[in-house]
Amino acid sequence: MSTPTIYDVARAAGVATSTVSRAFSNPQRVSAPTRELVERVATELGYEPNPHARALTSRRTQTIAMVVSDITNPHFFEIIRGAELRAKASAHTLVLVNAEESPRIEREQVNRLSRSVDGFLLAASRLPEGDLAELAGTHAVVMVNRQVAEIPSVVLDQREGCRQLVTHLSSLGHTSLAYLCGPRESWMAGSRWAAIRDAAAESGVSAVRMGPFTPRVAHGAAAADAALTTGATALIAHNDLLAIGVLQRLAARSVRVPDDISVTGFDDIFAAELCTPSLTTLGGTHANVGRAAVELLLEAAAAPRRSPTAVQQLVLPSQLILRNSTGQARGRRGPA
Amino acid sequence: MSTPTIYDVARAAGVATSTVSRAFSNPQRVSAPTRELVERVATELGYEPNPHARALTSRRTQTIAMVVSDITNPHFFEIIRGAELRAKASAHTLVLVNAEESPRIEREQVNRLSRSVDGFLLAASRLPEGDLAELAGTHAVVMVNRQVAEIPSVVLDQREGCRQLVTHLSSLGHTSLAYLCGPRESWMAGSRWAAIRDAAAESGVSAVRMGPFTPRVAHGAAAADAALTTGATALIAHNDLLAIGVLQRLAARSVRVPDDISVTGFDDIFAAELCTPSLTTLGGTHANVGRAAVELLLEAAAAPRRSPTAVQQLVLPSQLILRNSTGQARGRRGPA
DNA sequence: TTCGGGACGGCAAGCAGTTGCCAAGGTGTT
DNA sequence: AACACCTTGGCAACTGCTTGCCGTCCCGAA
Repeated sequence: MSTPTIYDVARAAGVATSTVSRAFSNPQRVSAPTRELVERVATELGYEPNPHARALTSRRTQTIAMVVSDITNPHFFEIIRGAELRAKASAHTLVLVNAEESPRIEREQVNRLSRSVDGFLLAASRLPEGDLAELAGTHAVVMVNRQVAEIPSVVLDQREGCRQLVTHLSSLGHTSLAYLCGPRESWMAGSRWAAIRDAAAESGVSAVRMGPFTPRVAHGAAAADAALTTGATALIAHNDLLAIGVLQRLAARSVRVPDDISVTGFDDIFAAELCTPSLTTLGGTHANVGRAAVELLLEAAAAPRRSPTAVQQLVLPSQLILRNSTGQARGRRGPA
Repeated sequence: MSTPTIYDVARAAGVATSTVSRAFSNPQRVSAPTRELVERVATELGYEPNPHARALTSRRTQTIAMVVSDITNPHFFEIIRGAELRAKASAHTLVLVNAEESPRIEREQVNRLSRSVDGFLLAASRLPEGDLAELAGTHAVVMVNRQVAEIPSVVLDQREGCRQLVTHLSSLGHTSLAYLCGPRESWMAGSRWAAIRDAAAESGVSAVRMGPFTPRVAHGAAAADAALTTGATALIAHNDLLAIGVLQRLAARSVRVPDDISVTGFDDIFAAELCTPSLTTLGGTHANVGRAAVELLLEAAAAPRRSPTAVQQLVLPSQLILRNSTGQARGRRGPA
């Protein structure tokens, strides 16, 4: 009556339950004719394996959790999309959890799910490295937008991207940059600043760091005000949300962009193209980041614990998207 | 050695496993002293119940699935956020799945998960009513952005919202509206058109429906071109994405918005405020929609099947957000 | 013809909980 | 004092599937 089990299938097909089980989860262990028989009977009966019963003994759940540091950030949205698609392609289920920018919540969520998923995708994790190492010891873990020794990861190339960004600004005549820094716990924030600093030194321009700022539109005002005090002619915001907030504040203060000051962001979110002026930003194919991260995770989950294969730290190309928020430095305008 | 089970806890506490089990999942069935003893021993041992074992017999998974018709639409993002938050508050896990605008994929995904979740949130479901009724017969289901008889749902008030929208346009002197319709399978598209048609009749303005169009930015061009042939002076796009595409196309064709033509959208996505001109749109607190939907689902899942409580069809208020994409009808400009 | 070995299928013991049923003990009533 | 009844904890069957181990059977080689 209710949903059929392997027992029903086994009886109907005249084989043992173990054969039915193997036909599904280990097909090459069963001869082709038997397998086909089982499959046919199963579809006739409308049999679907019970994922919980399966997980109970096999400890494989076909589920992966994606922990996002802040689900309100549209940037992650693209990554989630890519991850969901890839997970589905491998018949895996994606569980979405929000860490709300809090290491404590992040840890809680991970603990809560630790029994029910095959592995974790940690996007922009705010967890300290010690916690991550511990977690990676017991679970398959892939970091997204953060690199940690000994843990596989996928990031967009910040070093090269920031170099391009700084070079772009420098070639427009800017000699003084300000980086409006993201949260203290953000690995990206540190990584970007280091890359910007180095690239600035290389290009012979000065760079200062302001912040940290919460990377949301609402905090752009504070960031803009702080940046204006530095006298920098080009502002590199930690992400597009912050940059958009900066643009809004600058407009409110009648500072013209890019005439008086140039502004850039990171991520190339959908809105970056639409805001006024449209935002020069360092983008990349975020959906690919999500996809690649799932692939790494599936590999890690399949491999025997701590397999000899090197830990993969994927660095996907980023791309500088030039739009209208960057221009010639003040005083370098017109046919120089 | 490995993770402790109720057996370990039971032995350490000197009680039966059933007592441990009850202490966790049915606390009032156990006397306070015993419960405290069990809890203390459990925390000492670091015991965590295994969700799969629990699900296997109890058939409760503490997990809900959210099926989204098109995960690339930022509008859903807000709903997902609200849902995730609410689910977490009740210690439930949110599984995210994408139906890719395909009824077939939607059905597949639902089937795949039917054993592993307590219920489904179907956002803008493209499934025919028959399928939905069947699904609702076996699972807890809550519709989001769609109403179906006998199934609980949460929607934003389209009827009143569309009336406000049409009134707004009519009061600006527009007498001829075009609705750029969403996908054929979209309940919202039908519902909006009906509301617009009625409101237009009431206000004595004409309204035509064009489309269907895929509600993405890229399809705005086709929609805009089609709309221009109608001579309508106000365009109501099925959602903000389409509206933004329309704006872009109109700009490319040197049609001024709102001077020559007014454009509105639905959803009030983040980008609606930032595009040029900023978009008049019918919004609402989408996060609340997600939250309310989860609440309804938790109720439905907790209630004994087909309980006598009436099926709740929640209609949350929508709100008209006036921005710069709507203005006086052509020829009605200046001090009339 | 015999024998080693691989392929295949079956047995049964888990996996980690839940829950219906029962019995013991305590309380209140008559 | 006897009896009914409620509370509490334990027993054990069950959930649905996986998997280590074993026994056949069949094939080719000696």
